[in-house]
Amino acid sequence: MSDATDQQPQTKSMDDIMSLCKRRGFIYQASEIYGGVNGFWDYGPLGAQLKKNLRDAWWQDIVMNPCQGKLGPKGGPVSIVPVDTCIIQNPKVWEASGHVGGFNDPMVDDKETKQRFRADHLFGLYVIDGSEFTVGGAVPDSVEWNQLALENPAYAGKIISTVIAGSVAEAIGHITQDPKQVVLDCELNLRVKKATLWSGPNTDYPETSALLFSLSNNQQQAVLVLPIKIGQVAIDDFYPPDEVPSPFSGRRNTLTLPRDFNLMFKTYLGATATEDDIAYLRPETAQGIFINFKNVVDTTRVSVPFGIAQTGKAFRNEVTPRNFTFRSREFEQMEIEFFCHPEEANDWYAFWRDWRMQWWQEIGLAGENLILREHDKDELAHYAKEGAGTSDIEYRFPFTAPGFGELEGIAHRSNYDLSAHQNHPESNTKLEYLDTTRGELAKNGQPKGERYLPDVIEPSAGLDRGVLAILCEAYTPDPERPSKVYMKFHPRVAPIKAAVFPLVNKDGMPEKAAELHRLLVKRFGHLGKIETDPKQSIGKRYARMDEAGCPFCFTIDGDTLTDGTVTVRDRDTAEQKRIPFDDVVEFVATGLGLG
RNA sequence: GCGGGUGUAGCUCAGUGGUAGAGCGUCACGUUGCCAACGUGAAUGUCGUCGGUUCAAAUCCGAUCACCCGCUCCA
Repeated sequence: MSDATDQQPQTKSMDDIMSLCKRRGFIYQASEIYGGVNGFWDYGPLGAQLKKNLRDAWWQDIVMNPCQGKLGPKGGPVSIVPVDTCIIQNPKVWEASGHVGGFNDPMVDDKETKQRFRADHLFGLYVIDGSEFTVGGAVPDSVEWNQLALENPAYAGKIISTVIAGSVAEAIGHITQDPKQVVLDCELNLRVKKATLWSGPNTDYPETSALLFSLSNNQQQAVLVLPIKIGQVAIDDFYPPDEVPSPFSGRRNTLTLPRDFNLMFKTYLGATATEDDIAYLRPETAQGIFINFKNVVDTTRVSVPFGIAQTGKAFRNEVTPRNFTFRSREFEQMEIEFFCHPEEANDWYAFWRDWRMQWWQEIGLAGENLILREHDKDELAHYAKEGAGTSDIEYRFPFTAPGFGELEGIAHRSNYDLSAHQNHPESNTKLEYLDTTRGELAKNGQPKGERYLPDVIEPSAGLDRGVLAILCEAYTPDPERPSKVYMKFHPRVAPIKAAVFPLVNKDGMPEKAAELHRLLVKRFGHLGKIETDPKQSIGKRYARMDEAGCPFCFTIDGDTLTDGTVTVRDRDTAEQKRIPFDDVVEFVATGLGLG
């Protein structure tokens, strides 16, 4: 989530939206009659159709008619093929992808300050020995070797302070910008006054980079210069617990041992359920694409650049499921892995970023609540390539306002995943692509071909988050109308496409309504529900359709039987006009954008 | 995981120890010519769950579950 750049308030109430979702059958709490289960939600009849319509729209515009015919950066058509891969895969897939090692993030709590952080984000400052430090480079004359390390051997090699950062480089950056956050020994109150990165012999290996600290010791008023090595705190260093000082207070004995938060869902293959049978529910659909890259290349007539697309469920044991369906433990993704030559990757990245933004706008998130945000450099994931970056398409949900929450991430993954699978000792499969359009020309004038691992641009969207954003965007309070609210769905995703009502349930009107209903179902039934309802007052039926977000209601009345016209009532304006009965099908087709 | 809040009919909520309630919605019948109309009637609850105190618990106490808000987290 990111901060708002403009402060337009989001006035819709999430409680009201959730209430309508329950009342009208969009979303129910999962396992509700048993008290629910944290982080899981079920879709009711309208919600299931809405979700299907959004998934179908994506499939249509990605797989069936990629980018609605928009040409790629080099002017050629965009090529995409689909796959549908398993939720359970060989556990080695998740070793290679880094999820088994990296996704199960051990967490540490500071019992005193109640702060929590990832254990692998904790970086320790170690006092090092001068002889080690001088290898390959001269130490400036001004350096007075620190008595702390040399006179107190107990400190040498130990962690004397900690900071939280994503990498050594980031930790050094934090410290040099704000040296005061470093407390070298809380009992002696040795605060750092100035910190500079010493251009030591090993700057190519940041984990052995050293910092020069100027200390301000209140008692002695002396300035010491202290060489410090910075490196990730190993899990073993947390035991005994007094080894590692808190990054917040500098005090020891306040941190818990790293605890496994187990973000992967574990299960067992087969009935014996031993440790050897452990498997995982996928935390992302992407790996199913990568491990089938060679299959797709070998068995279909695709050529780079091309994409593989897939929708499907994924599972993450989120630490804190929160915000309705926004962060669920079971969720559905819509992912593209687009493979291209490394030289073209930046162009494709920009192409997908811009087109995906346009797509969400076209589907109904057109307003200021949708933004495209480039990640800052220090946010980039481990696979994100330097210089190419990652973008989020973000929506201002009522619960994130004035900030935004991610709907889709467009990431430049370089060849991280293909390379990981190719290099895993047990895959032993060459995943390099032979591009016969590249390479030197042979004598016959044909290119000799070039072998390479394609770079990957990954537009990865959350289907459930998309549904939630559409629900929030569509929710429109209107005190003027009986329902007090209506759902302003884009007709393309609206779960109910049209409704047919006899004004009263007699005098031939229900028969005529049934006829029109049959016509509309025949023509549009594959796109969504066509509602009909002969009972209750017409106003009540309109109001119900407002809450369901049905864009068009057609009412059969006495005049229909004599002059062959019906009333069409527009959801957004509540205005009514008469059109010929025979024009209704075309009217709906136009309204749904089918021209 | 921490702190705060909430949990009673489909929805919104009242109910401070003594028979489980209201409005709206839903359903049925009648009426009804265009925005939750009108009349009559009906159904709907283990008061989130479990335990304790009490002659008696929706109400007091404890635990637990779920949701909301703020932290934290979200390769």
